[in-house]
Amino acid sequence: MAPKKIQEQPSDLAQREREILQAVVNSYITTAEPVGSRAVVKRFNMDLSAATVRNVMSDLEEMGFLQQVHTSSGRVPTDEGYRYYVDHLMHVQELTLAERRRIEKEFSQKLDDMDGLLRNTSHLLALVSHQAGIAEAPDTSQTRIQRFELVPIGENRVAVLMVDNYGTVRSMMASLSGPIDNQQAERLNNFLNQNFMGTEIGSLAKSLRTLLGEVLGEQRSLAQHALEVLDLMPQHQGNRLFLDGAVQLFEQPEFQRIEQAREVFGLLEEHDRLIGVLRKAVADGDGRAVFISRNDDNFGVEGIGVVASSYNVDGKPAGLIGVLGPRRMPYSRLTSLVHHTADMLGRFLTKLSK
Amino acid sequence: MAPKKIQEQPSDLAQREREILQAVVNSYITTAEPVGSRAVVKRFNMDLSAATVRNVMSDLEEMGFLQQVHTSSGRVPTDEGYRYYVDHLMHVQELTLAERRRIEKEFSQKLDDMDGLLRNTSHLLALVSHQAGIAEAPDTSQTRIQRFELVPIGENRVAVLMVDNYGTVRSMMASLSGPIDNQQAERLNNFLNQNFMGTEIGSLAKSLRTLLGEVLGEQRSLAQHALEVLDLMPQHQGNRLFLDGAVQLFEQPEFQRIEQAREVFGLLEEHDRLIGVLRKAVADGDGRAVFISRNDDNFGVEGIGVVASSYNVDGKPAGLIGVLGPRRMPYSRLTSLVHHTADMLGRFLTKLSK
DNA sequence: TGTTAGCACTCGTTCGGAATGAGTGCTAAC
DNA sequence: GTTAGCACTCATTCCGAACGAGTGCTAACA
Repeated sequence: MAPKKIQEQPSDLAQREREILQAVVNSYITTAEPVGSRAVVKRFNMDLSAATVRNVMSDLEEMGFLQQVHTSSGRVPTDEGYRYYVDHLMHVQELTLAERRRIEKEFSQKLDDMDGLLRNTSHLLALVSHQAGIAEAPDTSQTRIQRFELVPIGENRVAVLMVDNYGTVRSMMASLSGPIDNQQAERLNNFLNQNFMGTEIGSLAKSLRTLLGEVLGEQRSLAQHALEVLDLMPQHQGNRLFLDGAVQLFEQPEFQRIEQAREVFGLLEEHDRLIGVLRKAVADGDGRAVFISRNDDNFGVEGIGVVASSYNVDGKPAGLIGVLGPRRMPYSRLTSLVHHTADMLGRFLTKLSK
Repeated sequence: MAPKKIQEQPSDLAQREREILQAVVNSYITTAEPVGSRAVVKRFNMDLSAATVRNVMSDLEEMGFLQQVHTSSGRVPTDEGYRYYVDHLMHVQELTLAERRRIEKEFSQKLDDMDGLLRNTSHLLALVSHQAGIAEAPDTSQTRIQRFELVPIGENRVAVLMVDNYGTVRSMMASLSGPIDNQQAERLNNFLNQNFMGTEIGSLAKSLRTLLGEVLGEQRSLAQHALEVLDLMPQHQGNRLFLDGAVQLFEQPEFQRIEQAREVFGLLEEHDRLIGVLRKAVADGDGRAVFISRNDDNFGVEGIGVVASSYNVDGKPAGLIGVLGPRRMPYSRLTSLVHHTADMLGRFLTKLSK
């Protein structure tokens, strides 16, 4: 009987409702101000009166897509509203040719340095999005040892060089408990290469410890030495994160309140928490935007939004990149930016890992 | 005749004037608010009336040490006022035992990793000062090559390992124009070690180029190869800076104005400019505080202050550390913090460089 | 001659009320 | 189902009064 009630699922909004929700979100995204009924009909020259729009907006509010900041103000999208917009209403806006060029150029500069690649990625994201750009290094669980090389330096110190499957070179200085000569170093070197080539970088120390339980004799003393060397590894394991363009966030009207700005910068400084946010973003659905609000998993920051994507190396997801800004962001542009960039990054890293 | 006029030099302020200037600065440092005559006599229970203090403050204003933010407000120290305070009035406040302990502990953790040492230093400075802590890596002009090691990886790529006099290990991947076999790599390796051991890391490429002009035959082709390897160096040369505790600056009342905060964070992100500020700080006089104001050398940020110090390695100044915060900072504590920390850092780095 | 009390004056800050205007919800008519 | 009209709400702005912290100046005091 009540024909309106037929469409109960969010995805079944009536055409007019969809149009108006879209109008509100679009308008709010560019102006950062609550949008009223009159503003909608004017801005999008609708063939409706403000009163009608008002009724629809009232319905949308009832459905939880819009929200009034106070009784007689215009409306603002809720989390749900954004969600619906991103999932059903937004038509992905392709990057402009200039932006595409910019990306190509940025990536064409250097090929053989993973850190540089990631740094460029975060820089690029920040530059094009005008928000904070974030790039995470490939997961250590997918990073494998390709080669060790020990170089004795002085009496009881060795420089350790480690190449992974991305061709990334890591190095560190290890102090040994006792002196070591060239011959011993070479044997240790061989030991490491024979036993750990192809091992995940994250589980090196662990698999060495199990090995230690199994071998005897000379092998054992070599393993013991190896442990001294590899116990330094933890420093090189942490999720390495590249961040750029954070200052730009000061431009955003929602970060004019100093407390808000402070919370955001706090989050950006704590890389572990930040990675958590990105993880959630991609876990919530492939490439969809994510909004962090108070009832979410206590990331402790309100009013921010994230567009993130994982990138693939050799066909398998290896790490995350993303853009962080106010909840009100031009998602239609950013999703295509982030995806395109993830694509490029993945391709180059795959090439790098041969 | 006019006995007051005898003391014209800033350092010749009358005792009472000195006391009152000191009182004003101290008070302002803790409250961040303009201080009036009555406040001074009360806070420091002076044996004077407010009126008298008023007269003195008026004199101090005429001399350029104090300043009124508007006609009927209390006074605030000028740059000159701070300068005088730091140079003549401030009695260095030693660190508390707890703070000292904290420092020792922080440094005792790791010895053989320069980056870690510097990271800890910046962390420490931030933690104790509640401002932003900054630590610069030793100057490349004082960093010398101790050892090269080339490891061929695949057809025409080599991993380059470079140890400097601090025992810091740098490594990178170099792609060569042509294939290279083990024997060639070894010769190249010897070539590098023979010719560049002890060379300043900053001038490696340059001295290689001059060498290239002098040698012939096989040496020449080796040098050419070496150039391919070393041209990657620039990435490793930039002034490396470690920064910590920037978020804390949001606490400071002078950074509540969003524009101010933004300027400061902009400065902190641009490491080159930031290093410039530190340089100026130590150039202006050993270990004295420096205030950045509009008429200064266009660092573009107002209202900030810096306490910086260089640290010595092997008796020679090698790099800078410092603390950056609002102009109003507890210098009496911070100078001793910064100096003590510079001392420790220098000592550990010296030990590291053997 | 230096110090102090007293007093008029300045000026930023706070507070309350009036005016404004954007925007809504509701009702009645089309 | 759509629209015009109208009363109502509420944030924002503006204004003036009251307040109070602080000053400069003058005259008296030791």
